[in-house]
Amino acid sequence: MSSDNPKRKLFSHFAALARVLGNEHRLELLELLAQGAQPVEVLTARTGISFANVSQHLQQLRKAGLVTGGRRGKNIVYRLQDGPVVEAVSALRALAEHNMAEVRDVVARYFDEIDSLEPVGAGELLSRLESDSVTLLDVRPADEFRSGHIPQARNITLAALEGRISELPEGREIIAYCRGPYCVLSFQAVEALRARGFAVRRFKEGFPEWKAAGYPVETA
Amino acid sequence: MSSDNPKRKLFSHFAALARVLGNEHRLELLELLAQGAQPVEVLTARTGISFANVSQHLQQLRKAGLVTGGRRGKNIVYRLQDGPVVEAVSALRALAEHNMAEVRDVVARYFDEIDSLEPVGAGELLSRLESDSVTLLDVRPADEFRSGHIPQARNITLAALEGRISELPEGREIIAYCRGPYCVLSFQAVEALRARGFAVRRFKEGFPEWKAAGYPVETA
DNA sequence: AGTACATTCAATAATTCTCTTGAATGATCC
DNA sequence: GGATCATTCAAGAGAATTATTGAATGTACT
Repeated sequence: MSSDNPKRKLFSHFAALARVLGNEHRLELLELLAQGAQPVEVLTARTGISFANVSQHLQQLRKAGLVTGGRRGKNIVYRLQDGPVVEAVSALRALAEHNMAEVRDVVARYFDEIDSLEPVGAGELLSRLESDSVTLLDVRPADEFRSGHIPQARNITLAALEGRISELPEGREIIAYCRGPYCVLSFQAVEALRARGFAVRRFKEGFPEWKAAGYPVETA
Repeated sequence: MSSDNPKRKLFSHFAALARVLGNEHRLELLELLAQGAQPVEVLTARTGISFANVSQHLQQLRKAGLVTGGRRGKNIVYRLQDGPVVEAVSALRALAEHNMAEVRDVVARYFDEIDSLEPVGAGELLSRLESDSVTLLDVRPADEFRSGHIPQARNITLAALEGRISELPEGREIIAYCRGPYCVLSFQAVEALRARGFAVRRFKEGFPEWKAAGYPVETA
């Protein structure tokens, strides 16, 4: 009834946007791009999705205005478009965690089991950094670290962690972070470091959420 | 790579949830349910979608944990499940408005044209209500008003507005609101009242957003 | 108990989405 | 200028999604 033509049109656009978010590969691509711009090649390698398929997904993301692609040398580099992309995905995640029984199950069974300690929120992390009372560990790949990270963070890839463990000061709490709240890297880092007797907690979110919330970011 | 089994599983759930949001009819049903619980019958009438189809969409929403359905007398009444449903849809809308060119077009062409005045935000509305310096008009159907509205609001349906226009005090600003930011009812009310010389503005959002933000709500 | 009513279920056709394959484009490098 | 490389395009098979129809369920009313 009431033949709301323009509202209907808007809702259909909103739905189309939700469908763009409604694919696990595209969500993963968005997560990667939220760490920093990347050429298609790297996205292919890092996700394990086939080349042409990544390209097609990127195209859908671009058509929806979520990413932009530009040529840099031989590669076409995609980056997140300005706008509340991270926020929208976070809202989706929050809804899923709250309302979907299966999601609560996976989180409880898998993640809470590895790390039962309460993770550190952004506000607390910031004040701990300001008082210099904590060592912050970024376990993402080096290029993602380079294109943006939380100030004072040290970048030690998970693969390199075993070998460089002596670089970490003892007797000081370590906080580890990663791409997002369920990035497995930081969970594994926490597990590995705890086994060596370090006091480690995870940052509750990841770099993109930190940045989207307006906290300071360092590039180098 | 990195075979993130549990993260992949979560992402696939997030994507599934996004797909549930990725249908205009379901978005519309959610908007209606955000006004208050309704039996399938009313949802059918109010959306114009066929009966069986509404039922199937509701089932998908229920399976995703976004709504619950319970029998009340002869009817089965659906209501929004607890959780950040309104917030997620709002985030989706914000993203669409910011990043999708087509959405910006529709908004500019259609909505901004009818009402070029800056709408009133929630904070301002609250303080205007507290100082009793404004008449608040709820143009939704009576049953939606009854199951929850902004305090001090008067309910005059759009259809009844012409006939009851004398009830509105003159020389006092009117603020109209509705189901959500793009609910056409409030735009039409604004248009009709302005034609009669009233000073009218719209509330920027709708009742569900007001409620979800934690502002006071009246039921009667 | 039986009828009426609101809703769901089941089956189907039409449409859309996804991935794969192989060819096409377009920039770089020698 | 030709070879090479990264990416996109185009086509097609397979799967999922959607709306419609008509039957099935289960509660309420008399």
